[in-house]
Amino acid sequence: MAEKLMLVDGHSILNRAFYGVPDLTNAQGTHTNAMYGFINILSKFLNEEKPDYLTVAFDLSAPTFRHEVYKEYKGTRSAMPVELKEQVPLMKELLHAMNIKTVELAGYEADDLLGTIAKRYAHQGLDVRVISGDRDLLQLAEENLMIRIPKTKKGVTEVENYLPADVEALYGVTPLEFIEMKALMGDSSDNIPGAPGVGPKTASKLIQEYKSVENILAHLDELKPPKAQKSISEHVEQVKLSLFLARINTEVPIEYDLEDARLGNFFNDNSYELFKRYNFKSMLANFEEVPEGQEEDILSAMTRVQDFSEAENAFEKARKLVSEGKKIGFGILSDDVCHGISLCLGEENLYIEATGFITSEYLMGKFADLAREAQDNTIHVIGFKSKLHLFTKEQYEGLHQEAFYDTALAAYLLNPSMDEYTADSLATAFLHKTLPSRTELLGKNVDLSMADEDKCMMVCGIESFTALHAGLKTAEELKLEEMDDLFHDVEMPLSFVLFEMEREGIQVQASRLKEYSDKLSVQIETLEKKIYEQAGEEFNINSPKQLAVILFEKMQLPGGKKTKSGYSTAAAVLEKLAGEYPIVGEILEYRTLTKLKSTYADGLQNYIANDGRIHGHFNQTITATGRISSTDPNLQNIPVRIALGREIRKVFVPKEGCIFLDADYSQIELRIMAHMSGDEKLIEAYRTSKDIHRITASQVFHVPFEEVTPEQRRNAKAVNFGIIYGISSFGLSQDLSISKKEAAEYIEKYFETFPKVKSYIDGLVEQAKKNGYSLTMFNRRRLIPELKSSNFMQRSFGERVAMNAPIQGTAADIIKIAMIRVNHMLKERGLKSKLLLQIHDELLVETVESEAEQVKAIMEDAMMNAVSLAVPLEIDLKPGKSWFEAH
DNA sequence: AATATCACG
DNA sequence: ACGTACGTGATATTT
Repeated sequence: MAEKLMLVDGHSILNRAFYGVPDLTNAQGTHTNAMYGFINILSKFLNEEKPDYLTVAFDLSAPTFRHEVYKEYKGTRSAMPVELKEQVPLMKELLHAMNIKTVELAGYEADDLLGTIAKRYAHQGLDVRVISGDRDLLQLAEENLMIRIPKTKKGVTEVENYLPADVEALYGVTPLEFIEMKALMGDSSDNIPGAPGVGPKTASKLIQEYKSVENILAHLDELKPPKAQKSISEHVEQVKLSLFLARINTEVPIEYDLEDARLGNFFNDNSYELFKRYNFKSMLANFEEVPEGQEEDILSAMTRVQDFSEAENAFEKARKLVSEGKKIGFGILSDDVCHGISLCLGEENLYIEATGFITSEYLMGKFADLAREAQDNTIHVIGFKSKLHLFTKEQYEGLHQEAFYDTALAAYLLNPSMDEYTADSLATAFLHKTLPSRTELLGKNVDLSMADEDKCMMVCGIESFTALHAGLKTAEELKLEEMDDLFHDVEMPLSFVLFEMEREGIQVQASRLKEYSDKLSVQIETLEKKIYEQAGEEFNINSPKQLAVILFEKMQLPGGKKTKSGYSTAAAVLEKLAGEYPIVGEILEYRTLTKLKSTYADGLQNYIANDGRIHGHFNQTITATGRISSTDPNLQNIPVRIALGREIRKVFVPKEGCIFLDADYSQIELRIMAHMSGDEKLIEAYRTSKDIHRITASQVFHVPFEEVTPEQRRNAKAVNFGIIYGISSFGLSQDLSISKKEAAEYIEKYFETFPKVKSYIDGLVEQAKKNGYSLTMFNRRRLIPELKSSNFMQRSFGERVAMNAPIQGTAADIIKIAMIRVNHMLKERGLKSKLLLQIHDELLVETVESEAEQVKAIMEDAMMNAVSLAVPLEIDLKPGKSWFEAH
């Protein structure tokens, strides 16, 4: 079999990737989307083709000869966006790191280089593949020289393959004649003028008849469509030039040694470094081992402690440091128990292994002792909440919480948009150091008791090292940005509150959940039958693809194409059809029921622990706005809007002797906006009324409060939400099913009524553009790089984010403060009641019945007085014997 | 692993 | 003219 050479048109693929992949940036703010897309496309072709040789060709930024000539005609191509431009040299660097041959030559375009190399080796009998983003290269096609063009159609990549026969099938001309054809019809994307008014059809016909431009010019008198005859006759010189421009130079004097292009090792130390820097995680999976020397460096920087008395010494050394206010880094390797801890004590990084007399319990006990004697902010940790369960209850209660400084939480405040706050990513972001991740060293789902000792030591040591050093860095920055208070008074204390909520869990009645599930099963089965009957066949209703075929093809219902893979069957689409077609209504109902069953009725059962309670996780470093998120399971999206779904809440019950007290803020975000905008009329309105939407309608539409119609209230409500989300007339018109114009009128009316709201949100965008980030009332920041994007969509998104983040984020700040206050007040008064859940603007407390009055007062005080605003912070507080009753 | 859908604030 | 509301997470299906 012939050897295979794969050639890639670098700029063209990079360009495709740039426009096909949404904007991505790494921790340093470098745009990486085009490189990411390029690497993905490249690996796809490599896997498919398995070539022996590979070369990527680039244009040099210096003007090429063909362009020089062209410039006289029409000026240069439109400038490349800076976000793409900056990735070009980085892409080349990355290819070199991957040992991939690149070529470029002053005075020649990538096309010419590709053409020259492709022809040369095709003629020597190699199998050649040329990968490009556009069709300029079709003229090169030969039997053993295939042009492959990846196309992203609505997110799905399809590849068009061109051998000579394919070119002929498409254009009716041979690849070489395709050049002639292009000279006639031109190509605006490639800056080839051609003869105006001559399109592909005419050009193809003419070339089929006359074979070449030369021949056509020799027979100008007899050319058939008079229009073409006229145009070509009048543009002879331009057509000749076009022919010159269209022809790829296949005889470039380039020094190219095929052996240099032989596939080398893509995955080596250099490329590892870059993949890590750019956050190309899927690429890192290709590395079997962390680069050689690095492991040794890490290991040699550490000291292993296995001896009991040495362990005692280590803790004593650490104790001395932290009691004097010196900072240390702490790392821990654990699952249910502690397998080892590391102490980064300045120069020294000790790993104390849980072995022999050094038991898990001993380590945690010693650490708890250490933490008791430590001064504030001396023990740097990473993601500490997830490790607190390793302490006994007594150890935990005895901790001096202020001793800890969680580097992950600090980093989250400095930039809440990172994908993770693990030791290795913090090292990359704050120390510019490339370190292996836990997964790279130990793999997924590893049994720690069986794991390699050195690897364990490295994982743990990297954590203590990064906790300390990245921590010092973040502390400086927090101070500089005036985020100290938010960190020390909110995020740090909150992490302990969240831990306690997780530890407490919430009781769920498994048997009732099961009954609910069975009830749903019966209804689902009935619906299934009805649907199959109307469809005339059985199919998987859960498959949007199959469903679309049934509805829009077999049954011919009207429905527009919407998604990349075809018809959308989303609820918004189906609801419009439900009135007319009973099957659609039943499908919607089926969806509702199966959702309830799989996610909630059945899904939740898997999380009920032996104590009959669900202990979910509250994540503190996920959201870009400062909210917390809930996982395993998500307890922040338990159904409530629809009656049947709300039933689920009946299975969430307080333990024996307790009731639930549930309180939620009333329209907290709008009240925040009233406060922050300082709009007197809005503040006055919110001071006088509890019904925010009605009072808004009354003001905006100039009608007395009592005479506001339901429609007016609904419209006012939609506008209120729109303001919070970063208003746009389009968005509002969608929500209200009105025209964009009407929506714009509502918005205008609103801003006329509350002029300071307008200047406030304009100011938010302006500030964010100036600073590159938005701020909440408590100085929580969100970086908004999208504001600098050259892409309209991205930039508009950035603007909406700039309006929304300060409001949503301030609400998040406030309820966090309230949570800390509730927790603190409950403890201070020696009460047994416990905060269990937070649902963004709602708190649920499991309240000992005898404490109900005190807890109610605490919740009211903690929540309403968490912060003092220009408008009152109202809450709705209700008791209940289940979450259903209390909310 | 990506996509579509839908649950919540 | 561009094409959208802001923030999440879980499930089932498809690749």
